[in-house]
Amino acid sequence: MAVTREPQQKRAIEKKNKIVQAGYEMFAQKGYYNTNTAEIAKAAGVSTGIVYGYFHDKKDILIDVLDIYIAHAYQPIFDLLDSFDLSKDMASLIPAVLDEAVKIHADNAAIHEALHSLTQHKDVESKFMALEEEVTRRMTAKLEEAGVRLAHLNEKVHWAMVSVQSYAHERVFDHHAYIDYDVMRDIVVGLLHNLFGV
Amino acid sequence: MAVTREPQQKRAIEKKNKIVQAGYEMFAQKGYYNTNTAEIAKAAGVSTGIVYGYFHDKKDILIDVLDIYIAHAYQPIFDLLDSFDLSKDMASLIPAVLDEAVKIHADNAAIHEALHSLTQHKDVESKFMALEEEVTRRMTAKLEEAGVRLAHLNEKVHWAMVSVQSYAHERVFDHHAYIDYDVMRDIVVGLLHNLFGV
Amino acid sequence: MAVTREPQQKRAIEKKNKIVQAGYEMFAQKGYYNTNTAEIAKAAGVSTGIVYGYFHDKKDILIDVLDIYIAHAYQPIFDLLDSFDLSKDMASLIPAVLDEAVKIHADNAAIHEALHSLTQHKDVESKFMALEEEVTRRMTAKLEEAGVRLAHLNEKVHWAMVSVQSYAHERVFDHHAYIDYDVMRDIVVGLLHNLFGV
Amino acid sequence: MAVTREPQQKRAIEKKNKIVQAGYEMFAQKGYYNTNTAEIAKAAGVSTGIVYGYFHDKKDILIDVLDIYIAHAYQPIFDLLDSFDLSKDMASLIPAVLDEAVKIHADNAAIHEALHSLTQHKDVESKFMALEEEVTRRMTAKLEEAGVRLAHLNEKVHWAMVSVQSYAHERVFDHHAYIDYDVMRDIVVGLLHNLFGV
DNA sequence: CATGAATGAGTTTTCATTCAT
DNA sequence: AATGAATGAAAACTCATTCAT
Repeated sequence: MAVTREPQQKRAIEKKNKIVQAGYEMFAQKGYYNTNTAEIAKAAGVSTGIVYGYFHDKKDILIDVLDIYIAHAYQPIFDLLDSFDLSKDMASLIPAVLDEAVKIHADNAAIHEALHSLTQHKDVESKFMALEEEVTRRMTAKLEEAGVRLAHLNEKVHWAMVSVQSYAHERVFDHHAYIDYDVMRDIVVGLLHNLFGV
Repeated sequence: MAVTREPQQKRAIEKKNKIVQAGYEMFAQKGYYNTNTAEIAKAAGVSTGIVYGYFHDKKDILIDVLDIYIAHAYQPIFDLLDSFDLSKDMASLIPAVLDEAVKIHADNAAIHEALHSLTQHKDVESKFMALEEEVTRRMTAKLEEAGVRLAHLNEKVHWAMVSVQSYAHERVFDHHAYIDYDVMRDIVVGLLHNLFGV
Repeated sequence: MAVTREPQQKRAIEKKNKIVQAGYEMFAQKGYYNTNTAEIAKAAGVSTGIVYGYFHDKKDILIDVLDIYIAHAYQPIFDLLDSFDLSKDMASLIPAVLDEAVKIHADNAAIHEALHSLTQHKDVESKFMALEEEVTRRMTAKLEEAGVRLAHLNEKVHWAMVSVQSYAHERVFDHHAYIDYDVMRDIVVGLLHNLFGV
Repeated sequence: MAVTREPQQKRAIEKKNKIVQAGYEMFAQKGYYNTNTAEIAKAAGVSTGIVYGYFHDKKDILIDVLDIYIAHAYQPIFDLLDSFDLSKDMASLIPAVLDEAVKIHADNAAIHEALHSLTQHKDVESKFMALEEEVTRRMTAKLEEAGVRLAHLNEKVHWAMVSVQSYAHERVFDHHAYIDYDVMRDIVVGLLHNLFGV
């Protein structure tokens, strides 16, 4: 049975990263099922064999791609939350998060779709679930810290998060001719302000 | 090259329907890429060969499954809209739609995921886009017919639709321990009432 | 998951037989591990794919090859036992069996080696074990039927069987220059006659 | 091409021995074809690369394993023969050899099978052939030295050796419910005593 | 029209052997 | 000498699609 190397050396880590990066790009371009390991290897500039030195199987690459995606996609939101001074300017948090989410979504659109399409795989689904919980938890803590005392804060924050994701998704993917997306942005901001009584 | 017959005979139509139905069930269970044509044929009680008498290729089955899904999932919403007497009771429309959406989603959850995961295929994406436009268009017409005169009605209705979908999805799929989904429902209803000034 | 066809039609049975036969020949020639499924398919004049229509995996071919071998190799011994009239001429049974065993062994030498080398696989081992029991059982029954009443008949018969196998193997495989195999035959016959008091 | 060094240094010899020992154990456990060189290296506590500093290829390890096995398995028999005083007690030699063979077989059962399964390789086959000749030769010499004068002594001794091997194999590997192996031992001893007129 | 056996290119995965360090 | 990462050819197995009956 193949033993997956957990690379200690810098070179090896870099190579593993190259494979994950290549997987990231290929999955984003063509989806998980339309990408084969040979393509990933080629895109990473390595042999097919070594892929199995770093990853147990193809799904294992997916998991690492997912982790990278999560880091890419959610860290900026976490950073924004951490750095935001709610005491001064609570009202501008929501549009800031919204705009940041759109930016992130635009940068990660393809892979986002590719990964979300795999929630039938329990590994993938649970990562996304955990992530949503983390976002809600952090946001709730931030608000409570800022003195916000609202009934059902968890549910409100969670819904705000869902709204932000939905909005970003719509804005990046759908281009309905009859929609003015800047108007939609204002509508969403208005609703969320209403939600938090800002 | 196989010539796809557009079957005139009742028997043939029934057979085609059985295949689509089988595809529907298998895709819902295991996803498009993890279902093979032999399985579909077997589930439909037909030979593998005849599948290609009715469909050009595997993707072609998917398209028909998608159409069925759309009929299943959206017709009830359309019917609700058509039958609703807005002049009498505008406030109850939103919770009615919300609850109907959850019901539909619960019935079609697996296939919904399976199909949404395929929006990388242009065929699939454009069908979903068209559908959203249709919902927004009908809803907007309904509201205007009932005398609603709101700025940016299209955007508001579209966002309402997105919210309904998101809510249904959350309710059916995610089971975060820290969320009371009845509370979330009331929050969403409140926001949408606010949106339409009800 | 692939479903192994259990062929009903004559043509299919013939094809399955061709594959097993090809497996038989290839395993005999080059051993199990040095034969790949593509080679078997080619030798059988079929595609690689259809092999997996008839067999679950490569090991599954081996099992069928084993069954054929057993039929080839043991049926003549069983037939000999069944037809032999012990009441008339008990002494000649042993040399008859010995000579028959050598003939069979010569005909099946390569595959015999190839198969015996796989007794680490439980499937293979248990088939051989069962077969030995069958031989001992039949032989013992035959002797008792002929009025032989010896202490420890089972052990004696079993040992006789082992001796026959060993002798046949030596005769067919080993060609030690210092051994006169006809002399060795007489020695073995003598011992076995002694064993059964003939 | 790798140049196989014949290591002069003690350390190198020890390392080579460790590899062979690891090969011995792995082959015994899982067979030659189911053991890969990385496993052997790991079990030996060396790098995969250095294996090819000591051995030309994987088969080369097998040859050395075979030599070790032979030393383990046959030296005790040779020692027994050398030390046995035939003039005093000829009758007890046979059971002594038999019991020793069983003991050896029990200790080396797995590797014995693993190696015997490779007699398709000419290297392996010829080693086993040579070994059998050596055993027969030594035994015959011993007997002649003790004044035994029997017709066809070579064939008798060879057959005795075969019998001993078969008995040990049966006793160690096969566990037929209907066989009492102590009874079988007595039967074999009886036959061999008969063979040599003891 | 219908069957289901057959095809064969394509996919994942393994592993003996080499090579840069 | 030693390491262990890297190679890439080869193996097992899958499956959309075709075709003989």
